[in-house]
Amino acid sequence: MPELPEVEVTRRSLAGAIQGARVTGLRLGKPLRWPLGADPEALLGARVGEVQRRGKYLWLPLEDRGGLLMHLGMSGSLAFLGATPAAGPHDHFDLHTDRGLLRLTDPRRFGAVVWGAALEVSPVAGLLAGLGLEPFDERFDGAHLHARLRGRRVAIKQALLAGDIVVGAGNIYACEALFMAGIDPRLPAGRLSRPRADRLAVAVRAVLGQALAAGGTTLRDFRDAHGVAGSFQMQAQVYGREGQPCRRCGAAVRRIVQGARSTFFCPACQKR
DNA sequence: CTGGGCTCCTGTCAGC
DNA sequence: TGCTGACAGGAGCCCA
Repeated sequence: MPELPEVEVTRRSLAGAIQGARVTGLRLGKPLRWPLGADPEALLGARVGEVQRRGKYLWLPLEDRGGLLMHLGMSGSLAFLGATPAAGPHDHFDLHTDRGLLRLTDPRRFGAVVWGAALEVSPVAGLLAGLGLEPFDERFDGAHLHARLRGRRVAIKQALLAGDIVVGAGNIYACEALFMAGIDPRLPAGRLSRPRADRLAVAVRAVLGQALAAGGTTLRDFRDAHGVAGSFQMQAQVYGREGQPCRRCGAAVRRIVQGARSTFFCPACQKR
């Protein structure tokens, strides 16, 4: 579910509510992607700092006790709750604080909560190593994109998804950005011209910005930390619209498979 | 270094 | 109604 906009919407909705809270308890459900890597007892009493985001990861600093790196995987969401409802079958991590309960719900359990002494130290540093630029970083532009795509033979869609050039665009937004830029998702990445790289960089930013403004995309169950759903799915141009008319030209939107993921595009608007 | 395939896990939905 | 297979917002890891 969660691509950069959803993770950032989660961060924004959570940060103010939890900052300054003290950890009073911790409950682990079924195993997530990786073990926590810390003794829950050792985190009691720690004060929560300002929640940060890097790519699709969230970093919850625990002053003097390192912090927690969280990832929502494919089906995860975080809720900050005033009360303490009984844990459901998919609630696999609870961080109790004196201001409320931070709960990770994640049916597929591809998500993770990993303790680390600091962002710059293993294992957190290792997980963040190799991530591309943040899309809203001023260094991310057509020149950067073009340079990093040089020599790559994978399809441009897969190069965007890989996240080692620019982070944040997952399956929905990679499709949408390529549509906005008028680029065929099958184009070999290294063959993207410089002018088109400029357009793609702009499109990636624009799509992620629009999604952020819409509160993210709620296909099924995404909610921010206070339970609010996103609405970007209402303005998606191609994602999930196989067979329906392109909103720009009317041609039927196509669905293909790239790297075992669905890609949606308009065969008329998007060129090689 | 690059690319491709596999893997983790559960829920939902279409089709028979 | 029940079963089966495809598919779902991610990304680390291994091997060629």
